[in-house]
Parts: sequence; structure tokens; C-alpha cells
Amino acid sequence: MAQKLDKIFDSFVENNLFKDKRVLQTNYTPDTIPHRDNQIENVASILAPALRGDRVSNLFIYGKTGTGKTLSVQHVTNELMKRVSDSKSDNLKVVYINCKLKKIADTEYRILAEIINSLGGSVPITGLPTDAVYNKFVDMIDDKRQNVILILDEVDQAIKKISDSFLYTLTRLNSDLKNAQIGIVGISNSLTFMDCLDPRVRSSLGEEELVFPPYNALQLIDILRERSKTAFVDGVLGEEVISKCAAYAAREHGDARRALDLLRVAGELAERTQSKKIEEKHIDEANSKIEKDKMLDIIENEPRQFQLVLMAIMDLTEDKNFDKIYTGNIYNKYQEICEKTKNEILTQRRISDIIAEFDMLGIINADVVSKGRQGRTRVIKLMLSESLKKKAREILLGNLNI
DNA sequence: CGAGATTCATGTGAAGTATACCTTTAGGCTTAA
DNA sequence: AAGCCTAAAGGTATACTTCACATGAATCTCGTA
Repeated sequence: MAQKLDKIFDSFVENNLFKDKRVLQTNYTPDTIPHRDNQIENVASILAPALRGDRVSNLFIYGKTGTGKTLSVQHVTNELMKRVSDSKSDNLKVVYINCKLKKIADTEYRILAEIINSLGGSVPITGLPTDAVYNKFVDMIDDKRQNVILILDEVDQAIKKISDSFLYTLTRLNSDLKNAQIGIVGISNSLTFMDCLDPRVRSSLGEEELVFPPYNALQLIDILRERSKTAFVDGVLGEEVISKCAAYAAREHGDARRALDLLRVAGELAERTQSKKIEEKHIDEANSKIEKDKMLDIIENEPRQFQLVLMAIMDLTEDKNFDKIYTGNIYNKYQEICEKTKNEILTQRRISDIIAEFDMLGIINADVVSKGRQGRTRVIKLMLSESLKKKAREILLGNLNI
């Protein structure tokens, strides 16, 4: 056994394709961000007043995933902070919150709590009145003259769940502050997000707006080339592999993060199969693996009741007796499963909401249809590939101890 | 035959409930002067 | 008397339930041609 492990470790050390894998990881911030000079300059000039202690205009940024929004903003704020720490003053704070993270920042309360946490304070998980949390936030930053830049990544996700009054309160917060000032930077994936906001919020939050267009294939190639220089050992990555990678990502609305993930996973796969080079087939494999992992991760971390519902949906999908699945079918199946597994049965009302959430996650596709005399319901389609279904089923079976 | 009424199965919104957790407050106990 | 601990009181967020009303096209009904 030990020999076997030795062999694995040996080959791992010898056959290292990566020079520095971190460069390809999502949380890595590169020194240069190609093809985003314009946007970065814009962001910088909008946030720059903070250096003089002036109020920062609220900024709203649109763009699809992986178009460098987060990266550019972080780059600019990093530079800002560098300047500030050089000048030895500490009247600028930058808070970055990703509103999408489930269980961390998906309600008004949790977002606020998260903001306070990253400012160094602490707030209990639950139990406090929301306005008490607002007050705490105000107290924390208003003790001296300073600027706070609040970056809300993926606000659209949060606003969908919470109401937009949250943003309104935030924008109004400035009038409660005597010393400090806050500037809000909202980042959204959805281009139409602003349209469904309250006009008051729209006007105050959208003082400045910026659109990040998707990268095209050529720009993606540039990015990949740049990063792969430091990420991989020379010669393991051919030019044609890079273009294939870029092509994949360009198809996926120019998502650079996706492209980098592809490259990283492809590298890992190549390493694992003892390959000396990364080849095009690795990219293909990586593509399906990423898709799979992402979904499986979501499914695995879903609460129990959600998993039960998903299990019901999967069972029905397999069942040849149903060519179309309706909410009622799911509910019946769900009850069956609950009885079998001795789980509590929730009401149909709740299941309806759970189904809606799965729809949001893209695990299923649910369309409301009216079938005349047969009433109104949703037609539900499971959106998982065959192999994914199998893996997902394994996870569910394990988690629900069936 | 066609317009309007009916109907079904569930969508959807609002309000209420249970649970888990929080802060405040007051009482009781200990401690030290 | 001061300090500390504990339990009760009073409050909130969240996940869920209950109630009630909204939907929208297939189907039924009935007046009319």
C-alpha cells in the first residue's frame, strides 16, 4: 500500500504541469487586467473623490458573469487602499459583500450582519431587530469622519429575495450620518435589473452607471495566455488548446472566469492521467466536469426538505408513466418519500415555493400552464444530464439515508 | 354555433405560528470590605 | 455594597402553515340563427 501511495506521490511531483495553480483560481487578483482599461479608469475616477474625503457617487455596474466586474472593482479599491495606507490616514473603508452566498448574505438582516462583520464588529445570527442592526452599523462608522465604500456583488440575486426597500434604506443612510459618508457600488449580472427597481432607488443608486461588455474570443485568448504564462510550466499548454478554451467560454457569453476554470480543471485532469501536456480532449472533459461539480455542490448543500422534493422530481422523471410532471404529481410522490423515510411532510404551499426556488437555481425548468378544465399548474422538467442525474441520486440517497 | 359562465388544480399573496435565538432586567447569591 | 450569575420577560428572523383569493383555458350552458 505504501509503495502504491509513493508511486502516486512521486508521479505527482514529477509530472507537475502547474507552476502556480493559484493564478487560475477564482479568488486570484492579477496585476494586470487586459481589455478592461476603460472600465477600470471609469471606476477609478468615480471612486477617487474618496481620497479627498468627498462623498463617492453611488455606482451601478452591469455585466454578465465573468466579465471582470468584481475583479476591476477590487483592483481599483485595492489601489485606493494602498494610497490610503501610504498616507497613513485611515478614513476610508471598503466593504465587499457577495449577496449571492446562501446562508451568509441572502436576507436583509444577514447582509447587514455581514457588513458589520467585515468592519470588525459582530452581530448575532438572529434575534436582533433589523433597525437595531442598522443603528449598530451607523454607530460603527459614524464615530469619525470617514468614507465607506460598500460593494454589493450580485445585488440582483438579493433583491429578488428581499424587497428593494433594503437598497432604499441604504441609500438614505447618508442623511443619518453626521461624520461618515457611504458610497454604494452595486454589481449586477442582469442588465434589466434596474428596471424592476423603485424609481427612487434607481435614481439614487444609479448616479453613475457602467456596463461591462462580454469578452470576445480574441480577448479571452489574451487573458488566458497571460495567466497561463505564470500558471503552467512552459510547453505544456499548446496555442490550439488556449483557443479552444476561449471558444468554449466565448460561447458561454464571454465568461472569463469560466475560461480560467476550464483551463485549471483541464490541467488537473491532465495531471491525473499522467499526461505530459494538456490536450484538447482535457478541455472537453473539464467542461462537463465543471458543470457537474457546480450542480452537485448546490444539490448536496440544499436543506433536507429541498432534497426530498428533488428526489421526488427525479423519481418521476424516471417513471415512464409520466410524460409531463405537474406540481400535484410531485407533491404526491414527495409525500410517499417522506412517509418511507420518516420525514415530516410539508404543505403543498411550501412545496410550491421550493419548486420555484429550484427553478431559480436552474436545476429544473418550471412553466406555469393552464390546462383548461384540468386547472392551472406548473410543468416541471428536470434540467440535469444523465450522468449528473446518477451522481445526484447517489448524493440524495446518501443524505436522506434511504 | 358562439358568447358567456363554469370549473378545475394550483398559483400566489397575506397573515399567522413555531422555533431558535437575542437583549434587558431583576432577583438571588457570593464576595470582599 | 458591589459583582456576578441565572431565569424570566420581551423581542426578532426564519421556515413553515393557514386562509383566501386569483388564474386562464377547456368545457359546459343556453340563447339564437
